[in-house]
Amino acid sequence: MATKSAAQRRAEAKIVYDAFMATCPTRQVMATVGDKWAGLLLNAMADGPRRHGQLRVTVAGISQKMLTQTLRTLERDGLVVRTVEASVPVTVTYGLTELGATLMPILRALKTWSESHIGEIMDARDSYDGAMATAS
Amino acid sequence: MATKSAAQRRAEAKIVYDAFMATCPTRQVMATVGDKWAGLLLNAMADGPRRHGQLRVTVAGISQKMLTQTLRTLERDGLVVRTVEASVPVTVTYGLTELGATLMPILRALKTWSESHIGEIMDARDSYDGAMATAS
DNA sequence: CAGGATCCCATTCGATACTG
DNA sequence: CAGTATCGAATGGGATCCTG
Repeated sequence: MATKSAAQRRAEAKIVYDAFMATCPTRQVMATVGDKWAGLLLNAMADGPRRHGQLRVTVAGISQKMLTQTLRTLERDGLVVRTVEASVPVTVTYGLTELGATLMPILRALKTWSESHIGEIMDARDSYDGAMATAS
Repeated sequence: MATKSAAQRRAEAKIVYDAFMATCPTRQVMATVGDKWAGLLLNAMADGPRRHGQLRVTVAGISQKMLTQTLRTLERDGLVVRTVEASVPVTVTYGLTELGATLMPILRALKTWSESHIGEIMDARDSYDGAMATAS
């Protein structure tokens, strides 16, 4: 019995957490929007639909895999639409949906906040790191 | 030479990405705020300072390690203050800084958006998943 | 009670190669 | 050009034990 309690504890904790996740809209959205690349991609599409290749260039550093994967997630959540034009070769564009567009003001607000407070954050980091070094 | 290009490519890509990260305030902030637990913790402290133990209970599912680790990150970024009261046993409280407080309206906006649009997202997911299943 | 240190598993992400 | 599949490295995060 004692040998099982560890695994069980873990399983139960996960259930509690999952239940919380399921009932917490904010965490759901954060999980998508706070993703490493999602924000960048949404921002890159803010001014209109973009093509796969364009996004790859615009969002410097993203791998092809993560580009596709992130776009799929955003599409699944209804924030982005994928449009296929039957040409040769086939052309695919990604753009914001109505829902995605309503999210942009918040992202922009976050961006604005970030730009106006990044200095304070950097200072805080420096003094924090400095205090650590001095504490010896 | 050819054998080195792979590693070099990677190194260069990372440099480009790091340079971008260093110059993109939004990503810096997102990296902190979009963290798995940071948002929950900030929210838990919104109504006033809380103690370590309290936070651990309030934010269901967080491990002791991640609690401490996340608090350290938030403290380093100057969003949270750690206050030690010299009592026996020692009492430690965490609260928002002025800077942290200015971020809350945005988090609240995100929370509000999430709560009012989570239904659409869920619907989008269902229809997306449904389309996948039907596509066979 | 607060939290540092360690071990270890699960997930993430990138590089590469291949299909339509 | 757009996208899929696979493998390996890196990271995140949890359980446990231990200290002030």
